[in-house]
Amino acid sequence: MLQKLSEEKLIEILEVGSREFAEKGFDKASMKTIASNAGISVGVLYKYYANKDAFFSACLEDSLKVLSDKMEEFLAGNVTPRQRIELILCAAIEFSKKHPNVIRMYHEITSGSFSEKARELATRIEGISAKTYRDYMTALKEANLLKEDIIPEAASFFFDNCLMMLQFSYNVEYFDERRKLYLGKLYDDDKELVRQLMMMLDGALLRRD
Amino acid sequence: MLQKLSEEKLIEILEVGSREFAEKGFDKASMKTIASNAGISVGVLYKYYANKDAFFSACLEDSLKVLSDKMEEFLAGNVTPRQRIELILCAAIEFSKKHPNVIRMYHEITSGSFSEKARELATRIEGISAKTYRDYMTALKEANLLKEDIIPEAASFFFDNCLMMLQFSYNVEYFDERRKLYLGKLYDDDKELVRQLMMMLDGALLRRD
Amino acid sequence: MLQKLSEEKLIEILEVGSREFAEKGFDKASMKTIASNAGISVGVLYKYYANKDAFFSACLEDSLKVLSDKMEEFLAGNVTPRQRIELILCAAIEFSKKHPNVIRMYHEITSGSFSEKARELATRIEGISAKTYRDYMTALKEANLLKEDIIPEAASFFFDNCLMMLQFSYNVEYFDERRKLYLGKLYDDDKELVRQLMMMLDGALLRRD
Amino acid sequence: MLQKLSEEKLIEILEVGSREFAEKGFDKASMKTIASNAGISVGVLYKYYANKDAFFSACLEDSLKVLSDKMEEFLAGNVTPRQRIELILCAAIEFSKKHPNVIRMYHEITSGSFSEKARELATRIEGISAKTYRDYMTALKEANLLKEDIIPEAASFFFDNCLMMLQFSYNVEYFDERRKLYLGKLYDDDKELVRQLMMMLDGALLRRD
DNA sequence: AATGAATGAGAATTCATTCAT
DNA sequence: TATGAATGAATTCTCATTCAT
Repeated sequence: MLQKLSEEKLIEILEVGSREFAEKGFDKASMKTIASNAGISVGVLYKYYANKDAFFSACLEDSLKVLSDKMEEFLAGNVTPRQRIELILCAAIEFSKKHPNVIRMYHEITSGSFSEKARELATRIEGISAKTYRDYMTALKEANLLKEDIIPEAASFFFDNCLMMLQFSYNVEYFDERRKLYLGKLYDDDKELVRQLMMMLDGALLRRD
Repeated sequence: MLQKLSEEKLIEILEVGSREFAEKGFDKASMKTIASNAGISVGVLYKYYANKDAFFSACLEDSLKVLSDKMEEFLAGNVTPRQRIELILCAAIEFSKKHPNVIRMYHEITSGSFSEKARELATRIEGISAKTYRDYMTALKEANLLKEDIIPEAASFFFDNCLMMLQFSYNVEYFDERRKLYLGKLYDDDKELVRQLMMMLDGALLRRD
Repeated sequence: MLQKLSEEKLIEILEVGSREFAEKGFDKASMKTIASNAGISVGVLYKYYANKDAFFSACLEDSLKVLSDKMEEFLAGNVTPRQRIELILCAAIEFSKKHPNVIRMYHEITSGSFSEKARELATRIEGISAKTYRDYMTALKEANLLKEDIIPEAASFFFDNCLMMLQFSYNVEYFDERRKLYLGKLYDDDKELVRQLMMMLDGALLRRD
Repeated sequence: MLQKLSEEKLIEILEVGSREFAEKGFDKASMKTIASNAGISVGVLYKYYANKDAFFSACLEDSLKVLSDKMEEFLAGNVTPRQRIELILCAAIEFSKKHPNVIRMYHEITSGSFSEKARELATRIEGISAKTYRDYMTALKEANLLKEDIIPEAASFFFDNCLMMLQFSYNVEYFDERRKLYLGKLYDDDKELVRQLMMMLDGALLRRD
């Protein structure tokens, strides 16, 4: 494996790439611009990554790693389910604001037709979070905390959908406009939005006390 | 003016275009391929539509029209809120299966930076459904059927997010794989999925009787 | 020969064509625009003229005819050579202002690579004026009015060059700007310009009294 | 920055471009053909020049530079006005034969509607020669060598017109044929033509001794 | 090993010309 | 016969990828 480029440089390249892909989308992103913004030559880019697809996959992997790292945190610690939902909602919004490009990269792969590599990566990460949520919901079920009749699979699907839309709503331009449209004055009031979502998710998922 | 292309041909062209855009995204879609798949020459495409952007907008408008026509049906008739949620969920799934490209076209505009025209179109439709849902939720609120403390804006945002993810889940390749991943055996059981979602949405939105 | 189109219509078509070619040049002129401006369909245009080249030739012929008709007038009447030069100069300027497109059409063929037909036409007309001028100069020579040592061929070449540049200067955008650049305040004073040119041509061509 | 294309190659590209533009005119000239004739790929052409307009401007600039360089020579040295006219006539013919495309390029911009850049370039050069000639004529005037009553502006306009037509006559296909038509046997006798033009310009411009 | 100039396939778009109605 | 919609070759320009230096 080549190792002339320092670890930091490699990270920078991926960051620059992620930013470009997140901002312009795969097709409109330019390899030349990426190289130039990262302070390297296109030649180097192609030394490390076989082609644009492969480079995109690398950027995606980088982004998804940040996302899945966060995931583990989500379910750590010993708190009540109600508290957990609130924590996750807050964390999702916070993460959105801190790593806009990660969410945008994620959104980017949901459209377009990507390479096998990108598909696999995304599926792998998706698999992790799916399992994490399902395990959590299963645990809730076993603790008799999940609503009667709700099966863990449906609950985790539902919950992740809500989170995902929330994150798109904070990062992807189109969804952000949509958020403004729906929420009106609530658009700027994250606290109240979380409170509202909390109540709804609580009512949706948890057994009435 | 002579209209050589029959009404059906014009519709076919929009359908072929929508399919191409839905499958490959705006950038990867090729005007030449679209023309060839529609059995016409590129010249005709450019006779009817000034450029790729304008053609995309036309395809989008066509798709969104189908979508907004459906929207009105959603809220027609006099049924209980619980029945209404179920009706909408079923209709959303049914629509998804019948008009996959419509949903994909909608998804397509959430990524990328589109022309003013496309943006306007989408915003217009979004505005209609936002208002429709908010009005409905406001009506529920006034009838004291909405959950205590939930405000109509948040409720409609939440509800529409759930519907949108549901529709993406049935049409956009990536979300479809994700659905399989989460739901497992429930993937093929629409009936049960609706029942589960129903229960969750009911718990999320409606006042306990 | 087809004869559905009235004589006037045919003339109108050629005029519209000449205007279009004169304004935009051969390549940028559009057959569709010409047809539409003439109030006919492209089909008719192609019924009467095999292709764009042939239609251009027809327009050119039409223009050149106007030019050569004028030519004959130039040399009619019985006046002194000095008066004749002045008459021609004035006529050239007057003609320029009245038939800008004729001059522009003429200029148009001097550039570009035109069809055999167009070439022939132009050469034929050119031949007529060349002969006319040479004959006139020969007559002057024989009357011992032409400057000593000047041969009629050179004199007519010189004289026609001057006239041509004068006409371009009044019609072709580029040469018009150039005229302004050179002449400054004389740009708007045709009378004085003629007087000046007169003196120079007189000195150039005619024997000192 | 690495300059892969050698200085000679760059010059060759401009020459090939000038030839193509000179022969076919701006519209009919093809960037692909130019690239291929210059032995490079289209990509290179677009690497060095933003678009066809810009490339045309570069070719034009190159040509005009040669032209304006020559201009300075025209008026250098201390000779009598009569000798100067003769020198300039000879130089103009010589230049025409040596740099046919330069004159053709110049002629090309007199037709068509060119980019701002091309227009500026041409106007700049035109301005230089206009000033040069006017200054010279003004000097003649002050030295009481210019014909009585002739103003320098008209004289320089007249003189430059004659030179321009002379140069077109040697280079632009159409004008060349015309020259043959007018001059007949004098077509091949540059020496005699110069002598004839000399006499006429002398008579037109200079005070009788 | 790094560079970035060069390549050239491919995309959007135009428009002279044809031909079904 | 007239129409103008349809055709499709040709043009400009882009950009991922290659490879000589």
